[in-house]
Amino acid sequence: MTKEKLGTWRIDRQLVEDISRHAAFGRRRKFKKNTVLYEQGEVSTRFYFVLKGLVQISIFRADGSEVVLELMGPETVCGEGAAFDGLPRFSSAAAIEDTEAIEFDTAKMTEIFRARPEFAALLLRVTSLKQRVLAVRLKHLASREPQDRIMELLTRLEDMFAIDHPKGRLLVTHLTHEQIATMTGTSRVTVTRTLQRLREQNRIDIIDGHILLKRRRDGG
Amino acid sequence: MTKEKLGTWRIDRQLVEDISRHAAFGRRRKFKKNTVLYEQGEVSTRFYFVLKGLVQISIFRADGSEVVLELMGPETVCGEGAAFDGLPRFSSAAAIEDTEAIEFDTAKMTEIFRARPEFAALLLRVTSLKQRVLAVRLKHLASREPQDRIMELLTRLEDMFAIDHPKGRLLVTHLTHEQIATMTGTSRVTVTRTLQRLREQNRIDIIDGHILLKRRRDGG
DNA sequence: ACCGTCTCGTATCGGGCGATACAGCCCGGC
DNA sequence: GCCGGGCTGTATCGCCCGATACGAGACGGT
Repeated sequence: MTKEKLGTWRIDRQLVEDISRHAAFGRRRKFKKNTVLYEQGEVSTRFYFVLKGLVQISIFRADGSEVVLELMGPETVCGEGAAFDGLPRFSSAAAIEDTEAIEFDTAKMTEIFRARPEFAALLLRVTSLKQRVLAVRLKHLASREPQDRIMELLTRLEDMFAIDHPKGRLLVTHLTHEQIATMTGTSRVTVTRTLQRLREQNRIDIIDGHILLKRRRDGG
Repeated sequence: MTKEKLGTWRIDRQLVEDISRHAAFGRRRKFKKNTVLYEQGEVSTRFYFVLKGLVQISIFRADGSEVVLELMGPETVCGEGAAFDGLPRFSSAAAIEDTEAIEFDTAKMTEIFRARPEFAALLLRVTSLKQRVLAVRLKHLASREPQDRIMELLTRLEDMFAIDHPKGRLLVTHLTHEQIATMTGTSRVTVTRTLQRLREQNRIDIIDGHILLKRRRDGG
């Protein structure tokens, strides 16, 4: 099984092609591992279309603790939220692998939209998809049950990164219990406990360190 | 003190004017109290700019429980998330007061954007603001502490709806403990307990049923 | 005045999560 | 082989939240 690191986000192929077609409106940039694309609190009109590498999006809470929102792999857009509303960044983005991205600037967007109105519609689709994922995450984080919180992450990863397997769907992405904990707002120990419980309930299985979501009998 | 019901969302005056200026691209509609604007799961390309009344946005979980996302009062936009990405609605919207709104349809948006590119930039600002609020809520819901969850709601309401008061900022919006509970993913009893605790900590006060956020000494 | 409804305050109890600690395991380095 | 670090599996304990129940107070209808 590959040790390649993967993100927690993917958009459909058509959308990727459509965005790539407008790459000329931005400029290509490289970010070395452990450098910052943007930082929570700063004001900026730039956003990014990741081509290679891996970018961790996180929010730091007042007490300094970190909530990891996403790991953005190739062919994903990030930073557009704060770039368009003009307010300080609500999240930070750091390259956790050597990364290449196209950097867009919203400053001249109205002009671009006049020439290429379909680019505006495209960006609206991207922000709407993000809004959707945030809303769905919120739905599950509203629950205090660790099982809800963790299963939401797993099913989302299933939608984006799972491959078929005789017994269900195998998550290609590998996350440590620690990472799952910071993404679901629980403790590392609880993640371990909850995954154990899910195994006992026969809902998941662990194969070579990867999580297998078992086929449910109730359709789907 | 007025008993008028208010929402949990507001956008700045300039943005409201800019949207109003494009009202001709939509059509005016009325919704009686307790009717539905749209429902979770349906596919639709319509979104709304509320003029009068109050619309409750909620997500229903698999077990039937309801998470209230927002109460959208006049001069707010709702439904644009699912209207632009074309996927089934992730939330439901119901008028909880007699409501008037302008209904837009995304189907012909690319054409409109060609003629009025600034309208596209406007909508991107609106969706980005929503993304921001969702992300901030997520940051706080990631915590399991009821106090974090509830204070996030209160400070957000402060930003949008508070009036100055000698001792701090008074929230004009009145929410029952039950409503706060469904918006923060806690129980009604815990909301009561937590608000009590916040009073003991001298961070809030209750004046005629309205919450007063006391001025903090640590600046700000 | 009487009642029903809604809301808020508060009590009891059980359960499960977080904090903490420690052991076993894998793997890479030398 | 030996060591060390990162990850996972468990154990113990304290605490606090959710479920549940009940009472007090406000308000409106008749």
